[in-house]
Amino acid sequence: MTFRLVTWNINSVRARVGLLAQLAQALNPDVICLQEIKVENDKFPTDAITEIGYGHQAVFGMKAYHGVATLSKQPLTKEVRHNWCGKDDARHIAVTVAGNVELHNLYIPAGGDVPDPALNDKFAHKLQFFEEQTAWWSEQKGRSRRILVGDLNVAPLETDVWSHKQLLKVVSHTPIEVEHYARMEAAHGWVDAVRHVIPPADTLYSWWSYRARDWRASNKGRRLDHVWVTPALKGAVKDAFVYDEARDWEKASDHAPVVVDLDL
DNA sequence: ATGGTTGTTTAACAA
Repeated sequence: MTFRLVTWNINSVRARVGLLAQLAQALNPDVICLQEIKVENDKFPTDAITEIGYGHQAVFGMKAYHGVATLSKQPLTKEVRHNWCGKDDARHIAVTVAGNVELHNLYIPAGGDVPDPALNDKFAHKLQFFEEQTAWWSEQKGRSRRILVGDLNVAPLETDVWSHKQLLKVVSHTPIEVEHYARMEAAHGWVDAVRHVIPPADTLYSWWSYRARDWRASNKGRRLDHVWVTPALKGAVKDAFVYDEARDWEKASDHAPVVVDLDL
């Protein structure tokens, strides 16, 4: 069966339950992975999301910042909340979907403005997060069917940013971040499912700043949101796209949903 | 070179 997976940094789930319903209506995904839900667990809009059709919810939230949630039409099992860098800051939740596929939903630290770990604690945290993930994934054995999605806050390719040259010293596209991202990807043999479908030579973005007057006209985007699969699932990937229409919705998130269809 | 916007929570802070 075709399994449709969406990952979306929603930038506050309470501010955009209506847009979540719009997304469900337009794309009818089997599973939706949200980041930056910005709400603690007991204030999560469980009932409203159940009414939209997603009664199975794995939520890892905190007050005001970060937070991830995985929503499903079918039951989710084996929910695990992971903490990294000695913080309890709600950036990673794992579940099992479609019987035997382990799905990891991540929100990697943005990293602040100054791309120097000696001057900026947030950037140091981002690099440490990648290092801990890399070590952990290199030790994970035994399960061939895995998917990792989320706002990884790195645009790795030159075609993942509006100007490679102008963003070399901008957090999200600096060489040290791209190296950390690549090491984490290699640590578990991950395959970039979106670039498996859309050629790496094509420009592709999933985030456009709120600060542009006209985001589509200026088109100064970055591809920060990703879907990775293990090699065993590479052949199952049938389609992938960025649903940039959602960036035009009223009171939109600054991120667009990323969609991947798999034959599971 | 600078400033531009949004959400959460109430003057910043994070993105």
